[in-house]
Amino acid sequence: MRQVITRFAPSPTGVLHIGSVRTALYSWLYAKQHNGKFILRIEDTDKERSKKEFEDNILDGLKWLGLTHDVFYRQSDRADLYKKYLETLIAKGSAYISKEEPTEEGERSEVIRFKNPNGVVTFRDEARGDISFDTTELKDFVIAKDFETPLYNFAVVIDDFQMGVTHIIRGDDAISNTPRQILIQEALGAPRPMYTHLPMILAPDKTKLSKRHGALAVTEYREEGYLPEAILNFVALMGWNPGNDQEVLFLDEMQKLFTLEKVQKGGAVFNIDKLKWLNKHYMKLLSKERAGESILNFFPGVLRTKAEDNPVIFEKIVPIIIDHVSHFGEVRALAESGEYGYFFDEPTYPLEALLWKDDTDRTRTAEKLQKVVVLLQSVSEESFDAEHIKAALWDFATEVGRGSVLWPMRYALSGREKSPDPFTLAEILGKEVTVNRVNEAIKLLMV
RNA sequence: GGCCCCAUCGUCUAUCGGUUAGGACGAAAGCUUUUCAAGCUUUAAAGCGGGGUUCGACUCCCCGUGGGGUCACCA
Repeated sequence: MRQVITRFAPSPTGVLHIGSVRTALYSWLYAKQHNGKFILRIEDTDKERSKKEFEDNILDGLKWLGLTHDVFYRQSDRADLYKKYLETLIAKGSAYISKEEPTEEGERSEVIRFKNPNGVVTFRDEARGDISFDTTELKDFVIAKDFETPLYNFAVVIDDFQMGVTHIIRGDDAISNTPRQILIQEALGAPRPMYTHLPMILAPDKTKLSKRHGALAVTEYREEGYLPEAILNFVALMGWNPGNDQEVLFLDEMQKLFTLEKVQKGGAVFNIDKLKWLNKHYMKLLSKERAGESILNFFPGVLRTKAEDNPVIFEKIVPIIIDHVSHFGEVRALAESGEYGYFFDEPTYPLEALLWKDDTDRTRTAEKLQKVVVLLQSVSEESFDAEHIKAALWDFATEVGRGSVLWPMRYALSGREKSPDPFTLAEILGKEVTVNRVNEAIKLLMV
C-alpha cells in the first residue's frame, strides 16, 4: 500500500484562523496515524493578494500548535513545473490558448483554457459518499493567465499529483472545485486522491465565521492566553468525535482515535464557552512552573515585579488565580483592576464594608475581630496554614455567627467584596501580616 | 436563480431499524465553612414538515421546508 501523504494548503491571503486549524489538524492526524507524511504547501499563485506576513502568521500558528510539517512547499517556487504541465496539456489537446475580449480591468486578451470533455464526474467523499457533477456547465474554464501565471485549480492538481498526495482533507467550500480538479487529473492521467470535505465552522448566527465575529486568528488566541492543547481539542470536536463520551483529548489520543468515517457532515457553530471550559480544564493540568510563568507574563510590570520579589506568596496564589479565570488573558484584566494587589500591599477600604449584614454594630464587630486576633495568635508560626487557622477559629465563628466573623476578617485581609476565603488568605499572607491587618480593621472600627 | 452539500436539546454531539433518545458546554436549583471561583448533586432542554418502506423508524427512500456552499483571468 502506498504511503499516506496529506497536505494543508493555505493561501497566504489571510491569517491562520480557527477553521483552517481544524483542516490542518485532521490532515496532520490522518498522516501521523498512518505513519505518513504531512505536507505544508503555501498556495501563493495570486501575487497580488499573497503577503509574506500572512505566510509567517500561518507558520507561526502551526508551530505553536505543534502541527509540524514533514515537507514544505511554496507554489511561487514552482513556476517551471506548472509551465511544463501547461505545455503538456496543450500538446495533448487538453488545453488551449484562448483569445479573449477583456471585459474587466486587468483581464488578458489571451489566457489558457482547459478543454472540457463535458462529462459527468462522480467522486467519493469519505464523509459524505458519492457526489456527482455535470461538468458541462463549467465550460472551458481558465487554468492559467499565461505560462508563468497558473491559477488555483490547476496548480493544486499539479502539486497534489507531483507530491504524491493520497488524501485531500479540506473545507466543504471546496466541493464545487473538485470536479474541475478531477477533470484536469484525468487529462494528465494522474491518480485520484481520496477526498474528505469538512463541514464549515459557523458563527453563532450560523453564517460563515468572519472577522466581525471576534477573534479569529490563532495568534490572537495565543495572545489572549489560550493553551494550544485546548484549541486543538476544541477544534477537533467540531466535526468529529471519538465515538464515545470522551471530550478531553490530547493530541496523541486524537492521533490514535481519529477516523475519517466519524467526521461530521453538518456545519458546526463556534462555541466560545466550550473553548473556555476546555481551556480552563487544561490550565488546571499545568505544572506550577508553567502556570506561574504564564501568569507572570500577563501581569502588568509593577505587579510582576512584586510577584518576583515575593516568590513564596506568588507560588501560593498561582492556583487561586488559575481557579478564577478561563484563559490567561483574564489575568491581565483582573490585575489591572487591582484584583491581586492585596496579596502584596495593605488594602484600603471604607469601614462600612467590614460590617456583615446580620450584625452592623461597629463595636461588636471590633470585639469579634479582637477575639479573632487572640485565636490567630494561638496558632503557631510553623502551623499557620488554612487548616489550622480554620480549626482555631471555627467554633468561635459558629457560636457567634459565621458571617459576622468571617466576613469582616476576610474584608480586613483583602479589602474586597470578592476574594478567596479568610483562612486561605491568612495562610498566604502569613501570621504577622494577617494579625496586623485585622488589628488595622479593629482600629478603623473603634474611631 | 443553476448546481452541490447539509438537517437530534440554545450550542457541540452519541445513536449505524427496536433506547426511559445518552454525554458535554451553557442555563436553573441545591450542597459544600461568610463573598467569588472551583467542586459535587439534581433539573429543564432535541429527532424541521409530509408521504412512503417495515411488525417496528431519529435512523432507509421520495417530496417539501430551512440553512450553507459555489457559480472569477481569487484561493
